[in-house]
Formats: sequence, C-alpha cells, structure tokens
Amino acid sequence: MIFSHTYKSMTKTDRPLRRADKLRQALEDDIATGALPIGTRLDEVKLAQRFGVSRTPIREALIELATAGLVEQKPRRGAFVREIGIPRLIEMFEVMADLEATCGRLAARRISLAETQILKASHIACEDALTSGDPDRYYQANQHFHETIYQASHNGFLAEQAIGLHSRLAPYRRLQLRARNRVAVSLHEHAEIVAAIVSGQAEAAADCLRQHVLIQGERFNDFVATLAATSTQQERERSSLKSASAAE
Amino acid sequence: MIFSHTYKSMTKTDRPLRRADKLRQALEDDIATGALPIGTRLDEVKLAQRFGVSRTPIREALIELATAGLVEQKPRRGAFVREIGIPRLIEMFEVMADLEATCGRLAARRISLAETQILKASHIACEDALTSGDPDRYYQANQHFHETIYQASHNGFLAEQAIGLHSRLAPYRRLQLRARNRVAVSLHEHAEIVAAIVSGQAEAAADCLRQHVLIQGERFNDFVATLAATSTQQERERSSLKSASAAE
DNA sequence: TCAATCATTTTTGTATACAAGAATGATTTT
DNA sequence: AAAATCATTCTTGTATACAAAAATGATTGA
Repeated sequence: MIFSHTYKSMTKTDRPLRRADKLRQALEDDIATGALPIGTRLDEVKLAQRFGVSRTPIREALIELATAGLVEQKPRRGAFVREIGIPRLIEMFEVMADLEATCGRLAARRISLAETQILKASHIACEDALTSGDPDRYYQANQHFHETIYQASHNGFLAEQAIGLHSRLAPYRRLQLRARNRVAVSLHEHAEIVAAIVSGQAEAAADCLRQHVLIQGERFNDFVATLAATSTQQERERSSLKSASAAE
Repeated sequence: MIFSHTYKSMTKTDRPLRRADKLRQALEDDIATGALPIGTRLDEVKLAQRFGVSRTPIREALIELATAGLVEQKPRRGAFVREIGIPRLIEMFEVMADLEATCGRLAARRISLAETQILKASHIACEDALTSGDPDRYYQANQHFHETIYQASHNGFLAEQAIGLHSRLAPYRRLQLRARNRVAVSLHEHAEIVAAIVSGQAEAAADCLRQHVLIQGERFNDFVATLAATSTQQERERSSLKSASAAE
C-alpha cells in the first residue's frame, strides 16, 4: 500500500510516541472491519481495560475518531460507532465520485511516465487477482489501482481526501455484492480509465471515474432497497458484511 | 450565517456541554483571525491559565484541531498552529474549486424555488455590501452567497466538506488583496453563477464556480510570487493578514 | 397493575498527580 | 575558549481522583 489510511499519518513525520495514536488506529481498524459494529457504544473503561491503559489515551483516541467522523460523541452519553444513514451514504458516494473524477482529470494532465507504468501494472494486477478468484486479493489490487490514480493527480491534499473518504466508505463497499458480473464490468471500466489517463484525455478520465464510482453507489442503493422492509434487516447486513466479497 | 463552521456541529444536535468544544471554537477563531499566528506554539499550561481551566480540556481541544488539520502536534514537543506551505495551499485551492464546482452542478439540478429566491437575495446583498464599502460586510455577504449554493446542492456531506475547507482557507483568502477591481469582477462572476444555476445549466454553473475559485488561487499565487525572495517575508504576510480587506 | 418519583449506581467530564522525554544551562574537558 | 557532557528544569503524556450528569432500579402512590 502506497499510502497509509489516515489523514494525519501522511502529513506528519511518523514517530508515533503517543499511545492514543495507536489506539485510534486499532479502533479505526475494528470499525472498518466490523469488529465494532455500527451503533456500538464505546465504553471508555472497558476499552481502557481491554488495551491495558487508563481512560485518558482512550478518550483522546475517541476524540480523534469523532473529529474524523467515524464515531459520534453524544455529550455526557458516550461515543458510538457512527451510524451512517442511507441518505448520507449516498451523499458520501456522490462526493467520492467527484473526488475520484478530479483525481482522474488531474492525473490525465500530470501523470509521469513512471506512474503510467505503475498504473498499467496495477490494472494488470487487478486482472490477475480476478482470475485468481481471491476476493481479498482483488480488493487489495483494486485499492492500489485507485490509489495510483490519486497519487498521479500530483495533488497531495486531494489524494488525502480521496483516501480518507475511501477508507470511510470501505465497510459499506464490502456490502456491495455479490452481483456476479460486476467485477468483470468493473475491470472493463478500469481499462477505459487507464486509456483515458495515459492518452491525456482529462474530461474523459474524469467522466469514466465518476461513473465507475457512482455505479457502485447505485448498486449499493439497489442492495439496500432489496433489504428494505425486512424485519431482520440489521442481521442480514451484518452477515453480508463478513461474507461478501469485494466487488468494485 | 446558515451553517456553523465546524464539521461536527452540523451533524450533531447542538448541546455543547463540553468545555473542550468551546475551547476548540475559541482557538479556531484565534487561528482564523490571526490572533494566534502561524507557527505559534500552543502551550498547554498557558492556554489553561488563559481560559481558566485545567490542561485536560485544552488537550482535548488541541487534539480536535490537530485532527481537523489546523494545528500540528509534534510528539513530546507540543502543538503548533499549522504552517501550510504554499504548494499545499495551492493544492487546497484546487480541491476547493472542485468542491464548489460540484456544489454548483448539483445546485443547478436540485435547487428549490425558495432557495432560488435566497440565492438571488444573497447576490444582491453582495452588491449592496460592495457599494457600502465595508469590507467585512462584503466578506460576510460573499460567504453567505457561497453557503447558499452549498446548501442548494442538497448534499449535506458535500456542504460540510465545502464549509470546512472554506474556513480552513479563510485566513489565506484574506491575504488575497487588494487587487482593487477584483471585487467588481467577482460580482460579475457571481451573476453568471446565479444565472447558470437558476436556469439549470449544471455544467456551466460548475465551470463558472471552478474558475471563480481557481482565480482566487491564482491571485493568491501571484501575491506570494511578488513576495518571494524578500527577506522579511513572514513579517509582511503577518501585517497583510491584519490589514488586507476581503476580496473574493 | 401501572406510573411516577426518588435514591443509587454508573459513566462521562474535569482536575490533579505523577512519569518520562526534551530543552536549558552549567560544568568539565580538551 | 570552545565543545561536549551531565544535571536541572520544563513540558508533554498518562494515570488517578473527584464532580456532575444520566441511567438504573426500587419504592410509593394512584
């Protein structure tokens, strides 16, 4: 992975001599993986016991997570893994699509020769991952592909934003089926994106990427739509979260 | 002002029973206004004395500011008002331009009749503010104009991102001259933007807004360019920060 | 039996105490 | 006299103690 997945760690010189930072990362991972399901109350003393520290660094980590938007702090009532409603998720996908589009537009204009090679290689890696049949491997390869584009935009701030939002959407993207031929279509879109970028067609690259991401959002939308009005809705979301492969 | 200027306060029910939150806001304001100049070390005990609290809420506020990107925490060495380098500022303006463009594109498609009225009114308010000759008033009116567009995008998450970045760029936008006819040109651009949005021309609105913001960035760029290779560079930035009127 | 009120307990928010790394300054050595 | 090393002081990072608000549960009243 080229970038780490937090805003700060990209901009700061990495010497994490603060326990709170490690704790934040640990909690972040637990939230992303679903180990701490959405809506979970994050009890300070229990977390402190679990990690073998006092409440102080736990609180500091929770504040960081709250500021980053991953948890919600209700005054005097504690911190909860943030419940992101469907409407808000759609909004976030919309912004993600736009960030990706911008990355693509800039990348088409600014990508270096070396980065072009990396981009092509990461595309091929996606194809290989698909034929290997390993969902996790495809997920990784796909992420690398997108991060390559972020980097090729030569706008570090933009890349940070894109990575940050991407990681926030990660748990929800995993819900995202299943739809068996999606991966193949996705790969075809990747090919178009690569072609647009390497040939310097900025707007084409932007449009391809926007559609590529928006379709995910729409698919996600379809997915939750089929779930609506189901009594055990939450249960099904949970189990899907664990078993579903990464289709992007 | 429609929105408050923090990410969190838009999404949370506002009952700020945490001192740390008030402190964060106070420090945020001090940073934005330049009362705490860039690079200043934020001594925890001194801040605690100044605000009449213990170090604990101060620390929590500083962590929030660090996560939001306004201050930089060097481990074991304290927090500093973040020095944002020129290259990074340009990157941030580039992203800002894109966020605004997206707001405009969506607003053109989704704006309600009532919001159309508000948008027109806020445009007129900008004109009035200009003729009044009061820079602060124009600054406010201009901000309201842009926030109206954010809101009209009907994407709350996008609006939050736009507001957040806007406020982070605020202190640097103030540096931004001076160039005497800029305001008049800016108003003309506003008119074009309004026209594009109310007539539903999504791409036109996006392009206008992108240019509108990018030009600020370029102006900013010009400004710092004239400053380059000057021995008392920092000094001049400081004084300009205080005296310069708001031209956007 | 159900609801409302009050006491108890739990948990967050803040203050203080302590530990450890960094900055500062003096002393010593070359 | 200059530089390096060591002791002191200062500041951050963490733990603990305390205050106050909210959750919980029991008791009382209708």
